[in-house]
Amino acid sequence: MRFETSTIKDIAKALGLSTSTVSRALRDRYEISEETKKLVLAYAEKVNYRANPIARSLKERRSYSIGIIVSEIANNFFSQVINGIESIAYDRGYHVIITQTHESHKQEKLNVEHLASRSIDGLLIALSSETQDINYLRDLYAKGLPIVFFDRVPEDFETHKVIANNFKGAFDATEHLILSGKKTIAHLTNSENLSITKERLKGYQAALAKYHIEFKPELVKYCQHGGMHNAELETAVQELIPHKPDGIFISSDRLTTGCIMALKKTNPEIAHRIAIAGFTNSNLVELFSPSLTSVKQPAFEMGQVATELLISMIEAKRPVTEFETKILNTELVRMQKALGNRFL
Amino acid sequence: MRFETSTIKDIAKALGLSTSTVSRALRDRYEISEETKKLVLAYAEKVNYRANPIARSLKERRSYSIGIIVSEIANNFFSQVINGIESIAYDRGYHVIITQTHESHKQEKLNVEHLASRSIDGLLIALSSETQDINYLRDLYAKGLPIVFFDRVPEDFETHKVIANNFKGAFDATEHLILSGKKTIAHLTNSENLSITKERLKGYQAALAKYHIEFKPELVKYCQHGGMHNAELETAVQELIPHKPDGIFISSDRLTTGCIMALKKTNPEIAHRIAIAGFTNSNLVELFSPSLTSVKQPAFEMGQVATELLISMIEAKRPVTEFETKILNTELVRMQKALGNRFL
DNA sequence: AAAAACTGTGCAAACGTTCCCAAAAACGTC
DNA sequence: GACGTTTTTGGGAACGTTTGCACAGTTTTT
Repeated sequence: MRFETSTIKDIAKALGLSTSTVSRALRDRYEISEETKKLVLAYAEKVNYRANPIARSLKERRSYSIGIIVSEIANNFFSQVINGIESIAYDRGYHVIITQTHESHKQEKLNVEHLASRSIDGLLIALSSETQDINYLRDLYAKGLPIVFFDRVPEDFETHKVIANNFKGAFDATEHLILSGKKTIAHLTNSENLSITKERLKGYQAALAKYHIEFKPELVKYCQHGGMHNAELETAVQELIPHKPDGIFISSDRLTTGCIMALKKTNPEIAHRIAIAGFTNSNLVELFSPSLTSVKQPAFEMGQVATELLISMIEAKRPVTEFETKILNTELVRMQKALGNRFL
Repeated sequence: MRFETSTIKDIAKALGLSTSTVSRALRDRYEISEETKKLVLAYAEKVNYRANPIARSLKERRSYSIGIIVSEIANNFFSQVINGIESIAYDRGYHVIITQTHESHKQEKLNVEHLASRSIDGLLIALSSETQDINYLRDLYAKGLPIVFFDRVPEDFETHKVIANNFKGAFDATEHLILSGKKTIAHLTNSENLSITKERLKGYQAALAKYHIEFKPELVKYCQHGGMHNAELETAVQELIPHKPDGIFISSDRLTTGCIMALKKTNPEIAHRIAIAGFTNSNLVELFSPSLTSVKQPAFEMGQVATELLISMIEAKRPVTEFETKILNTELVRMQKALGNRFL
């Protein structure tokens, strides 16, 4: 049970033309007489002709589709990035295939392979927190698959990248905690593999340094799986508590919400006495209790920029050799001492 | 700059066989000698052969792709449904193309057309809150495109549907409010067009009736755009306040969070005195203040069931004429009188 | 007035598969 | 060893496009 549409052949037959002429009229290519073009266009309109993208793809050896790899779409940061990607992609005639790693390296690799076998024209990827080995990406890239990284980018991979100003975002958040009088500021963060982890750690350290606060490694907890497992988060929080932090700077969306959740669950008595500043693009922060200061990334814009770069690579006539790393500014949204959090 | 892979032809040439033989060996079809099959398979493995899905699609006149239409992916309910869809689809060899309506009928139509022109094999759709006219879907369906509705389904459309037990979910939530002593229970809900709106209204009414509470139409507020615009929500809340509700039953994810947000913004003094029970699949409810009672839908399962039904339609030998409407149970998660909400 | 250049069109091949049909090979039977 | 039957293989068309090339018709150049 398949549904049929009219093809170029049908139009050609109906109009007594050849398929080539019809094709040319439709694509507005080459020199073709105004007259025939109008004729064809009118008839195509009438029968509601839609070019078969599959045939076109086969012929042109490209699919007009872009693969996307994120940790999970149920994460405001990533869903906003995706919205940005789509806003550009659809305009330029591409559709997108979204896949999720759930922070698993294995899944990431599987997804990339799936996408590659679907003959995508290009790939937009934010690495999973588990990922260390990206040789499989290098192989594909070497074979000619355009790749643009965003958010979580590898260090030694020559291609376009789009990231937030993680250093500054982390610095601002930490400084904010310091300026609100916090003395013992912990740092809960993602897997050490990730670029964002490193950059945000540096921003945290720089803020401490600026105010002459000693950096204590025991105040930094890493979550290898990016907080995908509750146990992971709860352990991290448990290990932090004995050091009596009065502030925590958290480095990702998932971790931020997860950490508050864990705090409330395991240490409800102090949950409201620890100030929290964290990276998150959740649009529900205003509802959270305890409330928090958040670092928002320009997610939508990040998606747009990454997509533009990717499409420029896909459509480049000659291999691209000049690459850029775009750095977008974050925004610090200070905690609101709202009614719901009087006792803070 | 395109990247090349080996094709069936290459294999045939290298092995001195015909393409038909290679194809048969690869697809394990027909009768083919064990020997040649092994030979081909081994060689294919060696050169890492991947069948070109585009060529296959062209030949078989199907794309092995499923279109999905939801309001927005940045909504836990829908992102969970999508996860459910993917879990089945990928296993069965389909990939999915996700599109968002942002509750706009125009966008919905645009998306459907886009997907249809991408020659999807089937469509999974939850209608936008604005949608009233679904004739364009009927046309496609009549032409042979399999469609399965989930969550927001039309009344008069003969096909498979998967929904939650909206009546019971609404009844339970409302009853919960009543049993916690609330007397004036308002109902904030979605556009009147939607099936879920009607069913949940009925559940709300039934619960009131059971406890002999008079149903007052002025306590019901509809949001035509499903709460996509803040103004819409704030107006609705403003109109509700004069009736002094001590409880509100809210009928969707977006509205639930939006309503709390609006309450906190415009009427902070009473925000914590109004008990809230609402449909939401947010995994962050535990963080919300004021806290609330939530009705959770089996979103993941809904995605799975819908996909199974859709694939069964796609792969059916003869046109399907027997349709089912699967109804899945919701779960009531009672408000936790947690630390963060002492003053409730 | 013939040669050259340009226009608009059609023919046919190609993209990588699948699959019908027929041919070839292998086997069994008398 | 001739014949029929079964198994295995190859040829080639088809899916719906795009596009290089050729060719006819028209216009320009010399």
